[in-house]
Amino acid sequence: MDIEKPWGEGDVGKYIGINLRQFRVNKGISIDVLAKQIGVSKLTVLNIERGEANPTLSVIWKIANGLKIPITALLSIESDVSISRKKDGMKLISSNDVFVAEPLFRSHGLIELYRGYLQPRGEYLSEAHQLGVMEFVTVMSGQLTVEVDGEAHHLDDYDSIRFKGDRPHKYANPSSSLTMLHFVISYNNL
Amino acid sequence: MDIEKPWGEGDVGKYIGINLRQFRVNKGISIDVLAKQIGVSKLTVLNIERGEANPTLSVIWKIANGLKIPITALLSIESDVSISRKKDGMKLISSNDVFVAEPLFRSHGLIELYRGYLQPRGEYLSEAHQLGVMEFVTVMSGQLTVEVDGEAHHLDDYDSIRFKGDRPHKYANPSSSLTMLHFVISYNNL
DNA sequence: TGAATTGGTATATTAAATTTTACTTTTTTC
DNA sequence: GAAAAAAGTAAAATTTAATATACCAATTCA
Repeated sequence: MDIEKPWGEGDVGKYIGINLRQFRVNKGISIDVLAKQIGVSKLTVLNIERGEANPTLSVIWKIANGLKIPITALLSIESDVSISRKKDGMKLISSNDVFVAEPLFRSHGLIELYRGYLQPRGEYLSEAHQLGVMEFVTVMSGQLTVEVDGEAHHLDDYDSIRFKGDRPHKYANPSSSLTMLHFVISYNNL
Repeated sequence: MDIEKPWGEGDVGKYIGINLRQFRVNKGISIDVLAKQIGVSKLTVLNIERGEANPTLSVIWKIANGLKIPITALLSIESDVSISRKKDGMKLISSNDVFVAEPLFRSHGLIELYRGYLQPRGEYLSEAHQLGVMEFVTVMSGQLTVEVDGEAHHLDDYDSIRFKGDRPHKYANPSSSLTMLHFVISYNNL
């Protein structure tokens, strides 16, 4: 009795299954126990774990809630270890771009990391990002002024700021030396 | 004709509704158009937006897919702007802890940011975190050696590393000066 | 003002998720 | 190797998500 999979390549159903099983086995409890614990039928859990199901939001919530994990933790995939090194002797000094951001990691479209360089006295205006984006900026060295919602915030080295990225915001380097930044863009937030 | 809400306080259904409407209105398209575009009935979209629905995973996927947003972006909430400053003249030097991590931001349990200090010649062994955790470490200043899965990786300043946090890993500062680190812990990944 | 669009309501129908029960097979454990 | 627990199968019953259609009120717009 094959089941129609309404979704395309992504196969969310398959992943939620893999993830759920991983979490459950990790906790060392059986399907039956989990099912009773969270108040759904054993068969439902079984089918979900096998990727042969199309669970309702309420069921998904019950599972996430019962396992005490964020609901979103059931819906993704990811890989292993990777390193991103600062390209030594980069075109930093050569570049006449005021602002440069080089991508470090991209994690399944949910989170992105960048390394940023802002020239002395440089300014950069960022358009509003997609709705639901949260931005985390950390000053690795130098100084930074962030202007968002009409307010300016000054940061020294090792300071961090967080703000909703779905509005225009401006970065400025008020100092006379290069500012090195660290960006985290998170797409999960609303 | 009131509808039973199977979930508790969390009210995921309400949030997915708010979020969906936000995305849709933001795109400037009507319910009917969206519905046809993604291949679900108008009434379904309407009910979801009003929080009076219990959509199936396939429908949730269709919506996220149709709007070209990560499926998880439909299921959360978040707030505004906040800054975390390095406490000047901290107990860094005074502290005889080899490793100190101070929390910067916590974003709805999905992502956490830390600032870390690792003393010269210091070593710190981190237990395996919860399953599905991805860790991003950036060297803001100094040097760092990360050992994960039996392999050691050496990082200089401004280098970054990413690895699955669900296994034990060791941080070491091979240099004779303080190492300043930046941690991102992401819980969405698997 | 009048037509068209949009959000929302009402109802009946269809498709399918979830439950229940019982039974089989595999794996674990003593 | 027998007992017990866990995973998986089968089928029928129940519940409910999703669709389809028509209709209403408010808003937009030409």
